[in-house]
Amino acid sequence: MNVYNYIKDAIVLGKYEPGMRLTEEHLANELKMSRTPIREAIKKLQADGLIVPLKRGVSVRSFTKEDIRQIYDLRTLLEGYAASQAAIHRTDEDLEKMAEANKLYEQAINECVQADIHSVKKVVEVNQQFHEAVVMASGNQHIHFHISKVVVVPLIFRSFYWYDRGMLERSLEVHRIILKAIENQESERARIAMHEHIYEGRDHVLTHLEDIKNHHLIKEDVH
Amino acid sequence: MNVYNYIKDAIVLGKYEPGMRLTEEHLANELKMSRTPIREAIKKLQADGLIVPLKRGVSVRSFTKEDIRQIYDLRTLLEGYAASQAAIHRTDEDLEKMAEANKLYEQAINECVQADIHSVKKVVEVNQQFHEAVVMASGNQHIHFHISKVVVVPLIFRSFYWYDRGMLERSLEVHRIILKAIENQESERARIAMHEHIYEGRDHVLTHLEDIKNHHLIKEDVH
DNA sequence: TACTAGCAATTTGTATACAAAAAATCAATG
DNA sequence: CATTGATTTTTTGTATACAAATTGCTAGTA
Repeated sequence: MNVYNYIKDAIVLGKYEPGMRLTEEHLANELKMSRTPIREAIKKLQADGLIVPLKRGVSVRSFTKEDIRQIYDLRTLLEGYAASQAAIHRTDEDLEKMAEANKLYEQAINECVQADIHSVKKVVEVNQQFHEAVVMASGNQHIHFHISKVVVVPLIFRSFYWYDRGMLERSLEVHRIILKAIENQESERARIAMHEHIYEGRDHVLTHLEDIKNHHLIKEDVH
Repeated sequence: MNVYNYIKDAIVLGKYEPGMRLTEEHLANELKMSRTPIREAIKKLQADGLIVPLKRGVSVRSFTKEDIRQIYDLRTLLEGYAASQAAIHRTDEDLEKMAEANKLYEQAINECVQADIHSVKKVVEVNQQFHEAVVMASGNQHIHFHISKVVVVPLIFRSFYWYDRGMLERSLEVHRIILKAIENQESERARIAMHEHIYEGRDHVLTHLEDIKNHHLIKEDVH
């Protein structure tokens, strides 16, 4: 599981840019292991749809604008449904977990300094924690399985480099609305709120696509 | 890909019952290969959620009634959405493919003799072809990726052993309704029709769960 | 008989070697 | 100079060997 997570994190953190060719031996040298465990991780990453086989080696998959739209449509559908089901099935324990995650989220936002990549990462992490708590509260294990695969893709774009204070506060407010709806068992309201919330995420990624591309170029210059 | 499909088919066809312990070496002997390609296939099957790791070896995952419900909820959501999107984005070529698949479906139903397992398999296969055509017409590649993982699970229950003529004809009729809605670009109607259609599939599996269990017992006696 | 220590057997994890396939290089010829 | 064919190199696919871990078994002791 270690190799898999290492490569996955490396992809999300932009160590391997899309299009870059990765061979098993290259990765084996980098991780100082033999090819066998590397192969396993690569096959799993392929099953996730994160990397694609090349004629020779593999490459981080490059997603188009249309991919982003489709993936967010899917995520909207799945997480919206999860929220509506959470409103029906949530236990007191579920509510506590969501509230706790959201409290941490508020904290992280207040401590978030845009320049400090660590504090931004913290925000991303705790945000995910809230979303995960909602999905778990839905009681549908299988939906969780699929959402977890959908969620990682947008991270590749690292749109969190362009978070601003107003946006984060608004996001926190929406979390509160979702939480309230789930607490009050207003299933349809929870669904719609989650829906909107995720579409905002999509807009953020799409509006910053150019910035993201430039950022990658700058990073390449530095190395 | 061959090893993966072999084991997957074996699971779907009930060669390995849930709970049965499978070791890499056992499978390697069965397929007359070394463990290396077997390992790969096993890891992929695990990623699909079809088999679960044991302390020693792996086992075909055993799904509970609740799992079936959850999986069908998920499939309903995804395929319903796919149908609604198909109604919006469908091209003439898409329509042709769906109509063609449905024609084959009608043929297969008419040729279907309950006792002949081959003709029943044909019905299952062509039915899948229609559903796949709808998903493709939605234009969302990513949703296709996830549906393909969801679709295989119910096959493990082999509820098609209990298909009857009335049910198949009704199913064909619903396909026609879905197709018509997509053709007329009635997005919401397509979604609802697909929704209902899949829920009927769920009912069929759930009402025959006991028969299925007995069938397995009989098969074990025979061997 | 019941319990435990230690040994044997099973099974997975990792490394490595070699075969096969695919691509790149290079040379020869028109 | 271009094109083609052969050779070399790179890279993956598969087999196998061995290490590590885990289970089960057996024998010995109380």
